[in-house]
Amino acid sequence: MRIATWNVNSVAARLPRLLAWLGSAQPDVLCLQELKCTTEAFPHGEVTALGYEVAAYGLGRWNGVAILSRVGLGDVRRGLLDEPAYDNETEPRAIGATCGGVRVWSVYVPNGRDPEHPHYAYKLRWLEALRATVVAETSAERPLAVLGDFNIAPTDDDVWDISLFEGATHVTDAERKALAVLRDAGLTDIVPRPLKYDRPYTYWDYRQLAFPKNNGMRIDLVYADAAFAAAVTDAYVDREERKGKGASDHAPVVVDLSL
DNA sequence: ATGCCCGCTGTAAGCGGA
Repeated sequence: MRIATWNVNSVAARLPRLLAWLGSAQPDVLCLQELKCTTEAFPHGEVTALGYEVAAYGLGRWNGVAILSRVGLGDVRRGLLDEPAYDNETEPRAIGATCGGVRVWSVYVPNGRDPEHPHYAYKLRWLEALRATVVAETSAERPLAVLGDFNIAPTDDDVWDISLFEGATHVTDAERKALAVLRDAGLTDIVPRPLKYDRPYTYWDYRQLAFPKNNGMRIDLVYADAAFAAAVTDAYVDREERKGKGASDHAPVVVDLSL
């Protein structure tokens, strides 16, 4: 089984590339983030025509997550247990489903904006709700993984130059501690292979030639329970998808499993 | 060549992204 995650930065803007990538990469399950559309506006017809079932969760301009599967899609859950709100709104940032016997969560962790900003405290509260949801869903019955844009670089090696990140989100101790607490719930960071250079970055800013200079970050993560991790045979970042006109600023992370 | 920001929208000298 092949399971992938991709922050597409608008599914409407990315639709031609999404459909082409489904055809070439042939994932069985694909977790999407940053749909930037409502649940109803998701391009169901185009995706189902390729043999995928769809569970989407979006409210419009910001955020939005989905799971696509061609190996069955059931027990869909939208949102986390006791998910915190921001500005009195619960944002569409998490969706879970069981696909081919595997429990899969597609998540878009809040950005945080600045360590002093209320969005940062929201990010930490949100990560705690994710941990509680994972604990509640952990089961010996089926493998489980949380895939998506975590907006956290787990180590200093996961950004191109840590000296540029002083006082910035994505690298703070509190965010990394939240990831460590998530791992303590029984999850392992499945680190993918880079297809070029030495570090498996998954995001490169659109500006300042970040991609050709390889000024990247590894912030799209696959957090797997023991059964899922034991079945992993390969994992890589498909940096080819970051090239060219009409690319997302994130590349897909692809995981192959002996399931 | 991987190439100098993108996508959405209250169409803005706007916002969020990371």
